[in-house]
Amino acid sequence: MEDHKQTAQIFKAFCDENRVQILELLQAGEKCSCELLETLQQSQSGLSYHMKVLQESGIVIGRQEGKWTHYRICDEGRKKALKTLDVLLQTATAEK
Amino acid sequence: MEDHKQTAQIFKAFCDENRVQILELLQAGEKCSCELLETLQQSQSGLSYHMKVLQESGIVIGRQEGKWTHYRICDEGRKKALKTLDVLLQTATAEK
DNA sequence: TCCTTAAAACAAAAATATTTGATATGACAT
DNA sequence: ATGTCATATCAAATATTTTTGTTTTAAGGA
Repeated sequence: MEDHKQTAQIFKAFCDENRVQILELLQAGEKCSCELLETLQQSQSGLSYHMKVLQESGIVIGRQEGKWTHYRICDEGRKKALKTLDVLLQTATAEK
Repeated sequence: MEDHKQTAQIFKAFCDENRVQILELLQAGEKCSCELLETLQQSQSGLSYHMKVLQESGIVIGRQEGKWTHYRICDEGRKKALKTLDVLLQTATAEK
């Protein structure tokens, strides 16, 4: 049961349209908050909130550099999410 | 932007622990509501609500048979979700 | 030190999602 | 037709998430 909660937590990252958009922006590579803010119609604190959710889901990592925080998609988290979804949707009759 | 909303909708299926558990139960194959209810601690209408979310995400299909509704993981939805996640988390430097 | 900038933290408001209990619908049996 | 069973729908209550505005923290630079 605790397991289900943890699985759900991973996918919190993807169930909000703002976060989906943020992830798309991060595909190109590391970006800092200010860069993300330029593109998104989000308040500073709103963005900060979504970045926290993304980090708690294990999908994104933040790297501090002086005043800036640079965010990127975390390869471990990415692999874990894909694997978890694959396992969750596995069925007896599933096609590859 | 409409695109992001649609993507988010797919993953609504997985961001709630009850639904994760339901999906696990469906891995074994088709089940009707009453079978699911036996295992889950959910009210009848609560289960019905979650099944609706799962169907709207395209992950589950319901098949009516007399009084019963049988639910199963939909192979198309499964493939689409996996593909969508793979694409969303693709990065320049991502490992396979 | 004082000022500015980037970002996190917080609290309150607003929006959404979930749960619950009651009622409605539709299929079947009597 | 009437009654029962399985499930959907609805409205209200509750809980959780998201947004907004404000304040705090921490890093530089003047």
